[in-house]
Amino acid sequence: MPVDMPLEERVEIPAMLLRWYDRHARALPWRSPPGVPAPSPYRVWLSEVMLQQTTVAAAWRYFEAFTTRWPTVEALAAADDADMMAAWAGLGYYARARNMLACARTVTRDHGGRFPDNEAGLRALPGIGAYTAAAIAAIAFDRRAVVVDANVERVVARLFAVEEPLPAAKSLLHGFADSITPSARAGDFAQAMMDLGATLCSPRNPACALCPLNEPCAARRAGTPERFPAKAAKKARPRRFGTIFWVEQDEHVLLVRREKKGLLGGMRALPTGPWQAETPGLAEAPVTGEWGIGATEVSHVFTHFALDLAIARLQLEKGCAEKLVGEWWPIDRLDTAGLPTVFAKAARKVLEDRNG
DNA sequence: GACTCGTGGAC
DNA sequence: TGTCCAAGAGT
Repeated sequence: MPVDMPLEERVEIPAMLLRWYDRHARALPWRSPPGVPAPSPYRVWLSEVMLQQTTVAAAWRYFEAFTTRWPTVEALAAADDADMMAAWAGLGYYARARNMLACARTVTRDHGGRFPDNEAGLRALPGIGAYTAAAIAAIAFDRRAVVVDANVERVVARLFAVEEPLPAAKSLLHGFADSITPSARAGDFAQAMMDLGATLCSPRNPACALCPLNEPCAARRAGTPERFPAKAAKKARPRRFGTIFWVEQDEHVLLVRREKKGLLGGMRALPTGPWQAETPGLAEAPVTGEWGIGATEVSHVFTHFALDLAIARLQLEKGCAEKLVGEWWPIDRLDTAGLPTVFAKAARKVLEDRNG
């Protein structure tokens, strides 16, 4: 148990933070104001999954779209897989969408449409890890839970001036977070910590002068709050090369469904060959023919590699009955296909080429 | 523990 | 332009 900060100072932290939260809580579509009953567990769960490794600004319109189209967990459980994946397109980390559907169906089928009201029960559901289980338990069910995301890690690392670098420091930071987590107003406290980290206690230029916890904060006292949390060095991001195949016939383009698992798993996509260290040319083209590889190219950066894609184009004769695996999608409605961003970028490039 | 897994905004 | 970063989970 951490002991660096005197107990009498530590016990004041929740009240100091909640007073600040009562005045400065952000208004968000998945949140009730401080003191107002929480939104439904369904909405809390939906928002928490969408917000995993994702900014509030990016998740915002997806949350509105999902809750409008699927207002309840039963409605989402009944959704068509392809429709749901298409609705998620652009938000990234597509395993979240697959797990979200599985979770909705489990809750509907095995739990009578009600989310478990405790951390252990939530943690057993697909797509719900330690953070999300704690967050839902606290926010939706007002249970005391130690809610630790990247914001909380940063706030706590600064409060206690933790020198140990992430990710090794995770268990230590969890212990510090536990030591300041109150039993009352569990949901407000968790959200207050995250709001503080997202607004004042930011990674680069923390606004310590405005911070409700600046007095007990060890990092501020040391004069270098931005130094915390320390992080282990990252490894370089490799570059890979590939080819996108744009096959066109009678104002339709060929789309495929990517394999269930792995990168962009389960998503509708343009056909591609392998992504590798050297350019693969026309390897694994969906059909043999007079492919044109022009200057058209798309660059895209994923978390663990950067990708340069050449675009090969082929026009098939109208009525020519090529048997290709996939769907012929109307080109003027390609925006409704639910393509991940990398393919949406490629399509935009081709259409710019074509029309202008 | 170490990898994999997206995207867009800030600086 | 490159780097960092975000309400992490699954393997």
